Amino acid sequence: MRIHLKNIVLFQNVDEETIKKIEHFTTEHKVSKENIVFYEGDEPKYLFLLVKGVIKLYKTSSNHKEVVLKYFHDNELIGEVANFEGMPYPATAKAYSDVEVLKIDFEKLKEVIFSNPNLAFNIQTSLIKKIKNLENIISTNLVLDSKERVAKYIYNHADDFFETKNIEIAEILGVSPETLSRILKFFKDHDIINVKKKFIDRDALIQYF
Amino acid sequence: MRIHLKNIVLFQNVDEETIKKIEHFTTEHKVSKENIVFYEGDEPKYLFLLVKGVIKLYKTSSNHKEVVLKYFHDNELIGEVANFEGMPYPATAKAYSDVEVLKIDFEKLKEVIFSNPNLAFNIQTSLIKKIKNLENIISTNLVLDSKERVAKYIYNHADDFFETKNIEIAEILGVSPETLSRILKFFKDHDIINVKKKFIDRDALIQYF
DNA sequence: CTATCGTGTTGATATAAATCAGTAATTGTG
DNA sequence: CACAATTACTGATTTATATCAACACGATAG
Repeated sequence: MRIHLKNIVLFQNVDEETIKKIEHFTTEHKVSKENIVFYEGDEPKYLFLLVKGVIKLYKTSSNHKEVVLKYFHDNELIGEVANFEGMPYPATAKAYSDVEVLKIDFEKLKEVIFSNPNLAFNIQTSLIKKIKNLENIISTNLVLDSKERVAKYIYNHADDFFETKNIEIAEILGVSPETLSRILKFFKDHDIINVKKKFIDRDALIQYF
Repeated sequence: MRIHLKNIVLFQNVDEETIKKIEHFTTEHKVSKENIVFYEGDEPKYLFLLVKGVIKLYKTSSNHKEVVLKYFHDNELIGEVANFEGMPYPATAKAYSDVEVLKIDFEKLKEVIFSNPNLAFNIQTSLIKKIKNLENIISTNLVLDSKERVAKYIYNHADDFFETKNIEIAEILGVSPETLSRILKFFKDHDIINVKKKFIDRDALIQYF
């Protein structure tokens, strides 16, 4: 294997021997952009660990509307609920960029987890992080309206906001590109952002959410 | 203490000695209906375990609109993210009925967790359950429209649907009572539900979500 | 027994955001 | 460079749902 598990956050502080064991039932995969990692409804067998790239997790509703649940980034664990609960994946995962993932045989990993407190601790930390993330999605999407969500997004992504395409931001925020464009016009008109000067008035933005 | 921890799901398979230790920093509280368990923004110090009753967790948005994030029921753990992450509670918890809770000193519990694999496992299970729940909220609220949400609710609560007040259902589903009333009218008109006969055509309902 | 309160219903109106449609600007490519 | 493709902008329309308002019904209290 090209990737060493010991360099991965999830396996920090886990002893060499345990890591070697895990490496035996872990495989490395590259998935190129736009390809599917797993489908909604698939039976889980592997836990996925995203090493590099971005994976988009989404559901397709009855009326064929795609709703993005989450974008995964480096070092995130994907599919642990389905695996722990033995239920089919509740959503589809697609490579949003060229991606490197580790596929870990879940049944085998499970045995190792309970004999290794450090690994159990790391998994726990990862779960907590995920809960925090989900709670954040819920409060962002249910409590804030579009303008507030945009304000919050710009505030939190001031560093790469001007480098991200509006259609991507719109998708992440779950608003239409037209609506985003109108909201951005509002912030431009109020001198809160300035695209030419790459200026963001964060103090002013914070008022909007 | 009136309640014995060993009878609580979270402490199943945990040895007597550990339980005794935990009981030393656990206190029992009754909170009557409509009283606050903790406020959004409070610094967490205790982990709450809901023994009996229903707790409503909600956020108040800038425009004073109350958004219900979740109703907690028996045996659910409340506030573990805030505690693990050392961040203020992100929402307010209010007793939705008369309630019995255990307050567990988190810092002390933390020490015990890592020396006790069974407890760590139980906590992990509880976290997974919570993730599943949150993912369900997200897919229900972001993917489904009002009629679909109502259909899903009736389908999943066929046993107590006719005994629950519409204003409560409306709050749980995050729709206005008027909208719920109109949707129910639709299902009545289509002979999918019949209030008098307490009849629910679950097969027909499933088509709507 | 009537008055009041909580709940549910129904119609009219308001509102946020999506969708549709056309055009402009920017980026990529032969 | 010139043309195509993608992305962004803007106005008009539609849609889902909330809000407002009025009223009906049943249960409980005085």
